Parts: sequence; structure tokens; C-alpha cells
Amino acid sequence: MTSKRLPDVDCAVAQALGVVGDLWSLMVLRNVFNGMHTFAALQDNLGVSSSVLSARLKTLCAAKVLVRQAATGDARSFEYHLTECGQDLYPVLIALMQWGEKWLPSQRGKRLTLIEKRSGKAILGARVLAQDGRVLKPRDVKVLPGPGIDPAFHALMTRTPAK
Amino acid sequence: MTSKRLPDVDCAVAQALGVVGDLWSLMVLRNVFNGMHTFAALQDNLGVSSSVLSARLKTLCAAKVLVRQAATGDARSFEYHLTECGQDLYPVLIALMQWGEKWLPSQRGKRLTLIEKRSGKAILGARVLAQDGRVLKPRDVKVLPGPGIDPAFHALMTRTPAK
DNA sequence: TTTTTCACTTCTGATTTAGAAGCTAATCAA
DNA sequence: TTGATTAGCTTCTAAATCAGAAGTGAAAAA
Repeated sequence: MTSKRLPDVDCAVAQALGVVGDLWSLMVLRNVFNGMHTFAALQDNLGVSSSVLSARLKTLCAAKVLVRQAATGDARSFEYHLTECGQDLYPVLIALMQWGEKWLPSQRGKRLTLIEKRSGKAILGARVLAQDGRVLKPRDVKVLPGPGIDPAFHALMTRTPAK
Repeated sequence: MTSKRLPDVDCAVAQALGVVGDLWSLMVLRNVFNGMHTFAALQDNLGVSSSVLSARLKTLCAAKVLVRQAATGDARSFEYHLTECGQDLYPVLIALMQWGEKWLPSQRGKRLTLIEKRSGKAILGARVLAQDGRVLKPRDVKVLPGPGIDPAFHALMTRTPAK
């Protein structure tokens, strides 16, 4: 299990973090997005111990973020691929990557550039959008409780006077 | 320190995760985005121990994601607010929230709805955009190494034949 | 046939973490 | 002005976690 110390508040962010809110899980996913699909390649690149990598891959497969499939050609070998669910994490990773590139830059310069294959031009990055495609900022957006809201969480959200 | 076991590869994602790649850091940020600014409110809501909350707030302030400022009225009390750097994490949180809502839903129904204040309509969510505003998928985007790329990482990226 | 490779699993010592309790100073309530 | 309460920590200890080494079994290369 990735974490036992999850807050028991039933919150979408907490649930998501229960699966990917772990340093190695996201590093693994980043590399799978970048075309690394085997255990050996991931271990070499990440420098993580095999026990931890094995555990993370198991967790990610159990959460249906990755699928493990036999590699063609070598019967010992397996490949880890993103499911639809895993592919949906793409904005999370891109957002993290761009934030790290902007606020925690390397002294040597830009580490990575994300370009659109078709045009060869740099992409804009991850943004929060309105239905009509406008880019939204934190203060443009309000959070409304839905039917599945945890009552305890809702109480605390509304208790603190918005400042 | 949030973590000593960071992979020493100089990678934007790893650097970012060094700051926010921790369950509690992101939960704290989520709540600060939602208008919780004091130690007590955060602790009540998250159910985290004070030692952990204290350490996380310290880390987040050290990383300039949050600023700690004296609250008006009570000399004991402090308020934690997002810096520009912290506000830039908005797409990360929205992306995580929507992923959790979609793939790890509550049995009771939708927990949260994000609406645009101005129109009152639901927002689309976090997306990866091209310069001209088109929404991009993982396969539309290519990662190019820049001048700051870690040679070890670059070697491993190109070693594995892209599949 | 022997050796190497792949993808693990198990073990152990060392590190890291979380939660309980305690602390100090400011504020409230009488 | 005394006692209780609140805010924000810090310290301590027990528990969880991790890296690294060693080992496993099956497949592939030599």
C-alpha cells in the first residue's frame, strides 16, 4: 500500500493522492509517459531499489493506472503501459513538470522542452479551462459541494469565514 | 525536509516532487486554495498531527510556496497565504482533483463541483494546451532535451527504443 | 551446459515518520 | 488578576518505510 496515513476525509484530492501521492509513483509514471516500459529501464533510470519499484508497479497496476503485459519476443519480460485512467494523469504530470521547470530551474538551463509533434512548436502547458476554452485563475473558480461531500469536510469548509 | 530519498537525476518533476510530492503538502495546499489560512483550521480539517503540519508548513514556506504573515487582531495567530509560486500549483491541484473525482468516485455521488464564479457554470478542468489553445493529448506531445538536461537521464531516455 | 538476464521476493539494519504529550506566550472570561 | 483557553510549536518514542544485499526461478544467450 502506498500509504496508510491518508486523511479519512472523503475528498477527491486525498483519494488521488492515495494512488499517486508518492514520490516514486509519479516518477515511474513520468518515465512510462516518456516511453520506458520495462522494469530494468525504470530501475536503471530512477535509481530506486527493486523492492520499492516492484511494490509501486504493483500498486499502480492494482489501481488500474498501469497494465502489465508480456513483452513480445522475450517471455521473461513484461511491459507496463498506461491505461485510459493512467493517461488521464497527463495534465497532472505536465503541470508538475512545468512548475518545476519554472520555479526550481537547473543552473544549466532548461532541462526539457515540450513540443507539439505536428507543428514542432513549444506547447503552452497545463491550464485550467472554462467550458468555452478560456484560461481560468484560482480566483475565477469556486468550489461547490456535491451530493457526495463528506459532511465533516463541508462543515469545516464553510466554518472558516472566507477572507 | 520533505524527503531525502529524491532521485538525484536533475529532473523538473523530481524537483517539484521534492517540494510537493508529499501527501500532506498537497492536502495543505488544497485547503489553502479553498480559503483555510490558519494552523488550527488546517489541523482540524486534515486530522494531521501538529508536528507534521508544522513541518510541512515550514517546508512550504521555505520553498516560497506559502508565506506566513501575522494575522490581524490576534498576536499569536499567523496566516498562511499562497505566493505567486504557490498559485502556479493551481493546475496541479485541479488536475488531481478531477482525476480523483473521475476515477475514484464516492459512492454517494459527486463530492465537489468546480464552477466559474462569473457564469456559475461548471468548468472544463485542467488540460494540456498548445500555443493556440487547442487541447493536446499525450501522443500529440514530444519531450525534447534542453541545455540543462542531465546526461544520464538523456542517455536512458534515448536508449530504450520508443515503442 | 554454463552463464547471464529478467523480474521479482525476502531479509535486515538504518532512516524517517507519525502521533501523543508537553510547552510557552497571548487572549479571554470572571 | 486569576484561571481557563487558544494558537502554534517542539520533543519524544514507537512504528513504518526504505535501500541494499542476497536469493529465486524461468528464459535466453554463449
